[in-house]
Amino acid sequence: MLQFAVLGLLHDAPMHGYELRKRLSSVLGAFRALSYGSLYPCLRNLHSEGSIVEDEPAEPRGTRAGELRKRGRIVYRITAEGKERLNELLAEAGPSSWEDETFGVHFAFFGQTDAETRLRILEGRRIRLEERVGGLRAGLGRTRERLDTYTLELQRHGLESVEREVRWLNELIATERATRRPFAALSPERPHHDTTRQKEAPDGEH
Amino acid sequence: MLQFAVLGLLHDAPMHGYELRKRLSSVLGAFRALSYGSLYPCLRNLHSEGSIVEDEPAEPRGTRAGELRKRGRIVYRITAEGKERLNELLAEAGPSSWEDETFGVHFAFFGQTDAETRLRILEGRRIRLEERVGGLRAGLGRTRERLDTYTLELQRHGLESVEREVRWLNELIATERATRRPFAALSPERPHHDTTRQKEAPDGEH
DNA sequence: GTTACGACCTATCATTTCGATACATCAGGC
DNA sequence: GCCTGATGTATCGAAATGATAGGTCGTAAC
Repeated sequence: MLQFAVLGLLHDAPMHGYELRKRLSSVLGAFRALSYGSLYPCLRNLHSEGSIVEDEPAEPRGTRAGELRKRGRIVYRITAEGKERLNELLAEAGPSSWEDETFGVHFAFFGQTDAETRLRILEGRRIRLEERVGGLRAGLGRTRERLDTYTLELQRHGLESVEREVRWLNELIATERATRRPFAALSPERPHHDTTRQKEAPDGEH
Repeated sequence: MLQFAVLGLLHDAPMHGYELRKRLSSVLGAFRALSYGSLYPCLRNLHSEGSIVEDEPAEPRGTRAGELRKRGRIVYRITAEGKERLNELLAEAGPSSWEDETFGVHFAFFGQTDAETRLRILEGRRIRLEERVGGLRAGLGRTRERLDTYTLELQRHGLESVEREVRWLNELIATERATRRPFAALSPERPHHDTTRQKEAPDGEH
């Protein structure tokens, strides 16, 4: 869901549409596109349902006197209702959360969720991908001789990509479990995968 | 383009919609979805523009006498116009050919193109991805400290995926160049592009 | 100074695509 | 006999896309 991403970004700082787009396509990288044709309608919806409001930043540096700007940047800020809505979206870790498009967004805002949800999503995603690996491997075995080189190479590469992502998920899950363990004096430093999680110490609000 | 994929598959053998979908999502694996909502309209378009025709397979085994089937499978076959159209699509290796969605389809049907086109598409794709790598790396360097662990990890993983695909492309390009070399007594027979299109083993089963 | 240019930023719209669903046939299990 | 799941064709509302238009601002060339 796109609302999710917008609320998640707006939770960190007020922003206008153009910047939202830049951040999002930077954060999600190759995962997701996000065109203006979906962003601005989404902002309109969120605004009309009260999850975000416009945010007039005093005198934004350069506005002469009472000079009213005709159509400048429109900075949005998240409201209390918006935070509530965001928490709903963060909490729901249904089967749709581990689909290709959705997972990236969920993951990008893992810092705002609790460890239970994180683990549930990571494991759901892993299962999803392992199913896919199974399907691909079966298909490869079945049709190996009947396909030309390029099709075969495409399938091989696709399979390898998915397997790699499974391995990535496994590392993440291991880390997640390790940092959740209450006992274990095993963590003065682990060579493995850093995990300097300052970020989650205070929480307090979010 | 979806027409491309349909024509490409139909060029190998006549098929009905359901099978087209299965093949395509098997061939393109995780790359592309292809829902019925786009497949059937596409078949209709191709049919009405004369690129494909229905293919009545005699008495398809199980039809009692004159028993007219209400709505069975509809097998399509590519026509001469369709092959022409397919060749146009195969030849055009414009900047759109190395976009994420399109590249997979093009690659899957590399066997039906010439070596020049293959190389042009592969190299275009590589350039495209290298640009992306540059952008991601720049973004990572710029924001390394300001991001939380998960966002960082997401970007890192995304970058690694793209870099891996660039390496894959490099191998393919190298192979392609090596097999294209005109000297080199390594080609008593050309493995290249066959064209014995007998539509081997006339279906038999679906 | 003023003009031009490129960046920043909001916005819309026709076309395409998805996801879900309806409906129908058929094979096999129990 | 009945039920379930695979096979198949087809459509529809709801979304997203890609292209594009248009407005503002800083700045550098002339």
